[in-house]
Amino acid sequence: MPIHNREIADVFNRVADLLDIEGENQFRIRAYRKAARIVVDLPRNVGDMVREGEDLTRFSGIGKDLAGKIKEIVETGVLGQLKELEKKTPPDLSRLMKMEGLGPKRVQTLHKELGINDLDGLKKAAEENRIRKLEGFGEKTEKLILEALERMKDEGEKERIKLFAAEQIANDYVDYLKKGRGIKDIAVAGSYRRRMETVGDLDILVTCKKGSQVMERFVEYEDVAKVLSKGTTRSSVVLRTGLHVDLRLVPQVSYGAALHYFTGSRDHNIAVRGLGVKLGLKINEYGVFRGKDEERVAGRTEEEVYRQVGLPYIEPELRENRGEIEAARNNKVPILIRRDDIRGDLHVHTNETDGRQTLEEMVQAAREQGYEYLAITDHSKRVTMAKGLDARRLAKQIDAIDTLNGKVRGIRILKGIELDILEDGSLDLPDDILKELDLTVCSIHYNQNLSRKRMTERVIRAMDNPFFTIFAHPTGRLIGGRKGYEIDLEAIMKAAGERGCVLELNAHPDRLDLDDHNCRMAKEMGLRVVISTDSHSSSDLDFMRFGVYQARRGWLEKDDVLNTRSFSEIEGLLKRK
DNA sequence: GCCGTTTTCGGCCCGACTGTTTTCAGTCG
Repeated sequence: MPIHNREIADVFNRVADLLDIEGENQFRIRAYRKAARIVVDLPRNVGDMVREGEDLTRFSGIGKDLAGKIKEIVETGVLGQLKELEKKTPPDLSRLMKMEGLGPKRVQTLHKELGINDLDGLKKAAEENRIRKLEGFGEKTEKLILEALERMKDEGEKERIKLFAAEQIANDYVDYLKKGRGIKDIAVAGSYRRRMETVGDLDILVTCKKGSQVMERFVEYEDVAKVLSKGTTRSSVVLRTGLHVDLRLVPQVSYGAALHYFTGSRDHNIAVRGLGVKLGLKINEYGVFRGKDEERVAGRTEEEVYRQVGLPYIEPELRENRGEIEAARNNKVPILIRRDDIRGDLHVHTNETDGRQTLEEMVQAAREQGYEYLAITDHSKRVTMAKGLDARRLAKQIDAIDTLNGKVRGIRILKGIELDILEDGSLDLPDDILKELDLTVCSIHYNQNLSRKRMTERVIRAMDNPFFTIFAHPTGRLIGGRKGYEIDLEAIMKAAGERGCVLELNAHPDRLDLDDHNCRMAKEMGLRVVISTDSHSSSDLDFMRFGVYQARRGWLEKDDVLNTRSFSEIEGLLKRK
């Protein structure tokens, strides 16, 4: 059973939590948390890397000790150090730390003074009013804990929401704030601006004229369920949906520094500040300052901030401290793909199967997107739920597309199909109909719980078929839903490269599959990807932007993405030798 | 625990808000 990177990261995070509660050195704790993030961010499976004898200390932040611990987890499935820690400190205390208002110090006090070991113990102590008597605690804190426990029961753990949902909430809030008086600049920063597939909270940054009532207006918004804090430069609220929103107010000379600061990521900021420290600069959300008298040298724009530490501008999607700073230093920051670069969509459905619009309507919608081409890829027969096409109905659709191509101007309609990859790796329509098509989009719908080995063989076998063009939504994951099947993507990408097949980045906001790490792995392996919407209605064509965001997070440039090419180029590229 | 064009030891990002406090610790981002 292979160990996932996420599991190794979980072990490190648990170690960090317990060390934190024990009052260990903060920097040692930070090292564990940093290592956890590095492991999660690696495009490859760490277990495979360990088995191949790769030196993990080449990643900055992983030293000899942590590399050894990773090896131990990979080889034994556990970490002895964590077992030891759990003997001294009840492991459930780390759950207490996740609660609002409780950090390591308070959890330690609750444990030492009141013998609290878990959430039940905490609840009991709070209800019996024993917590308010502790030094550093009070009535309000006790009440806060009970409220937090109550919320936990209702909602479970705080969930991140999909970018698509966050976008709507953010747009409405920003529009509302803009209608207030005196706002100059306004931007939503944080993971939202870095276009992460999910967003934990919203950070809104504003500059405004004197006497603006922006803070009042912010907390008076109709969707606010609770005001967590309200100050002159910062306020926090919880919306009725449970989403946290922060508003920060900074002077205009600080706008760029603040935007940089609040966009993060935290690791990226720490790295940039580290560069600043070496140059004798102090960087905070108000600007960049030099020397003892703290002379302001930058702050109005993000470009200024980067320039002060000797770097070119770095796009928000890259700011994860995954090598972008080193790349920037060497003038090798990728020129990221943009939405305008996309010239066609290669995966859409019509009402012949489970789409909502007709062929003609989808073509018209694609023209309105400004596309040069559109591939119609309805489901194949195995997907009975979607009224999948058999050879006869597909032949009819091919004729319809040929006819339509003769009539419409300014766009080429490609003939395709979304083929089901059967459990034995065969495709569910015969070659003599597939040869009539411009491309096939192949994907897995059934038997998703095969072993990693069998699933990988299934797909590679399917790719052996010369009519296999694109492997769609390659992991099958649904964000916030299904985890995705077990599959060795590295082997799949290698096989795809050898056979001239392409992988899809599915732009649907529930999928975004390939994810950012996968995209980067594809790029490093020299494999091109297509970004497609898998549209089931004409309005879904707008999902393309989410695919582009994810591609940008995966460092993809225009040339890495096939459907940035013109129709004549793509025609040749799709055909396998 | 990690790291090194000042360094193999001594640093490691920085500020706002709250609650419990008479000057600050803890938490958060």
